Amino acid sequence: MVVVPRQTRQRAEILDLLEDIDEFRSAQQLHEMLRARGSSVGLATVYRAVQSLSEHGDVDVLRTEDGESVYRRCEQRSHHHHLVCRSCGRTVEIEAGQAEAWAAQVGAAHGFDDVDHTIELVGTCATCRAASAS
Amino acid sequence: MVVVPRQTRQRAEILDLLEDIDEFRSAQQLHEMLRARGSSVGLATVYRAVQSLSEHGDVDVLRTEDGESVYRRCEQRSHHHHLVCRSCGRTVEIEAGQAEAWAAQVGAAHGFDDVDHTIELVGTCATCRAASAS
DNA sequence: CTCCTTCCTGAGACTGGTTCCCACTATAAC
DNA sequence: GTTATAGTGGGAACCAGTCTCAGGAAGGAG
Repeated sequence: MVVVPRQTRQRAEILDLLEDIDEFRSAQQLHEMLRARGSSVGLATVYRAVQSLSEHGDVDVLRTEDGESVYRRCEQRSHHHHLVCRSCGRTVEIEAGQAEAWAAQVGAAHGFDDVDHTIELVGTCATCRAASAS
Repeated sequence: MVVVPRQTRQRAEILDLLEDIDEFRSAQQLHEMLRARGSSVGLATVYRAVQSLSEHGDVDVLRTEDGESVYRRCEQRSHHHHLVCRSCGRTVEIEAGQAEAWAAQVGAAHGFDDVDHTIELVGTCATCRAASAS
């Protein structure tokens, strides 16, 4: 009953590109990178692709501080969180079992059900720290 | 050296309104509510006010799922988090010492410094659960 | 109280990310 | 192949939020 998206050249190219990237990127950045690679894909198509991919859990979405959506193909398909370097964008996928247990417990303590959580960490990675310390 | 914003009718009215509200509201909603109250304040002014208030720590800001900023006057002026009902918007201010300790620890484990965290909880409050169960 | 500087206000123009529209094209089932 | 249908793309539309700038109000100095 799950609708499988049709396989098109455009989707393949977008997935290919995502494979090669390790940082969160916006739809517009992806669009530019595709054009730089010489493949022409419409911006609207990039938006549709990342959206459908994120719905299927194939890519993760984050909202930047200025409200832009950024996407990244993650190793873990299961639920996880991110620790992102604010300077270079390097991203570490993290388990948050402890924090999630805490969230569920706090929710229950206040009589809330079906508690969803948003947990994201932003810091400065060791490499960038060293670079800026010079 | 801290610049105190000038005291104007508009700011006073916006603060008054925020006192009467317990849920997170967008700038546009606040603007409408002000007009409904019969006071005329420009939308741009509402944006400027909530922005300056949030910078001073007088109101809290959250980003909704669709990227809208919503504001709320909070009891606690110190750092805290929120547990929001997805149905009625009722909001509980919560302490997250445990989760914050975890965040700092995870960051350190990966060599990240100055780790900021975003932690927000959304659930269904007891009242709304009861209402929808009927 | 008055003057004067400075900041605030507000209507509308503008921006930038994202979605919609719709004619055209490509996929995949038969 | 043929066909039904979903995907594509370019541009228009949308919308939250910001900027512009002329007029107005706050509040310190005198």
